[in-house]
Amino acid sequence: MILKSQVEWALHCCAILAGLPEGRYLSTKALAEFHGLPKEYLSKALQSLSQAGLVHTTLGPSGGYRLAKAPAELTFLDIVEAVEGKARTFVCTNIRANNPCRAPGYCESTPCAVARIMWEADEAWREKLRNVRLSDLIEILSKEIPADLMKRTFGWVLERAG
Amino acid sequence: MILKSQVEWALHCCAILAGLPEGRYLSTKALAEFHGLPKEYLSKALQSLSQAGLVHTTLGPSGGYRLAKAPAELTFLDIVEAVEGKARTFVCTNIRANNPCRAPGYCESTPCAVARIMWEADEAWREKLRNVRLSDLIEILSKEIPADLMKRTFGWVLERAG
DNA sequence: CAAAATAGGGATATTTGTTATCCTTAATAG
DNA sequence: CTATTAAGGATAACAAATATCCCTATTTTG
Repeated sequence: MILKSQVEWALHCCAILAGLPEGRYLSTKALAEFHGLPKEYLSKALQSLSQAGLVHTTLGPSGGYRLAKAPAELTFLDIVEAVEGKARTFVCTNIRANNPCRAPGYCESTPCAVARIMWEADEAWREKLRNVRLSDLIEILSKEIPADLMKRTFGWVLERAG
Repeated sequence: MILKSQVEWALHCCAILAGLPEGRYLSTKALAEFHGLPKEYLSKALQSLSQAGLVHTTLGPSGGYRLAKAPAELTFLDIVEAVEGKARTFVCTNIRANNPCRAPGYCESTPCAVARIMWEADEAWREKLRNVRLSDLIEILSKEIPADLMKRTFGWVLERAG
């Protein structure tokens, strides 16, 4: 059970977009080049972010992506779910219904207890991601990344931002 | 990102094995028939439980599986990890290293901040599963399942237990 | 001792999901 | 008008999950 690589890509792209000045856009091409990713396929991840309303886009030269909300209003869960989907990791196929001893018309009222427990763990995972904002990541990165690398990166992005 | 169906199967099989009297064994054939599952493939899940030391096996007619520990000593995490593996859901491919602005020999000391956050969510999921014991599930089921169905099921299993 | 049933495990399909590429269309800036 | 962009459909390559088959060693039972 492994998350799509697009989840990693989307998170890093959002971190870059968070550093973009108001009103500027960054293209798929620039984001792909920066991260060393296949442009066409990265585009699918960015489309997912767009469909989820997390980023705003414009067409044409100087077009691309910018965040649709402030980094403090964007959670990790928003980004992860936009790309990976909102489905639970545990799928209950209700195999208890195959019990040969159950009465013919027996119909279970509550979801399977096994599923309920597994879904609680899923929810704990989501809750953790819901409580991390993109702004939290930016704050961590600004402390960890050397100032000169930060500055050069910022310059690299601005050169390509439309 | 969906867990293997074998995880569901293993959890339900352990619940059945938990009701087995001391020293008795239940075969793959019986477990597969009870749950309506493909015998050969279910066998792979049970082999995983065996390799993880969660169940004990014997060969020959009247052979099969029993729990290797008391239900109170078996957690959901034990069972899930035995079948699904212990790998994290988020795989960090360190795409930050592709940043064209970074110094040639620049080597990051700490794991990527994005990965650290995602791994914390993974750990929250594990922690939740670690805190649910198989005995907790049995307790819930004993309350939810009608007494007559429980009795018939118990009889069905005992008829086939070696 | 012989026969039947079992777990274990290797080999191999089959199916599904992920990853990736290509191409067309509509919009937009210069 | 031209170049560039996002969006999205079609399709291919690849990997993982699901499933089946078959052989072996072991053990109970008759």
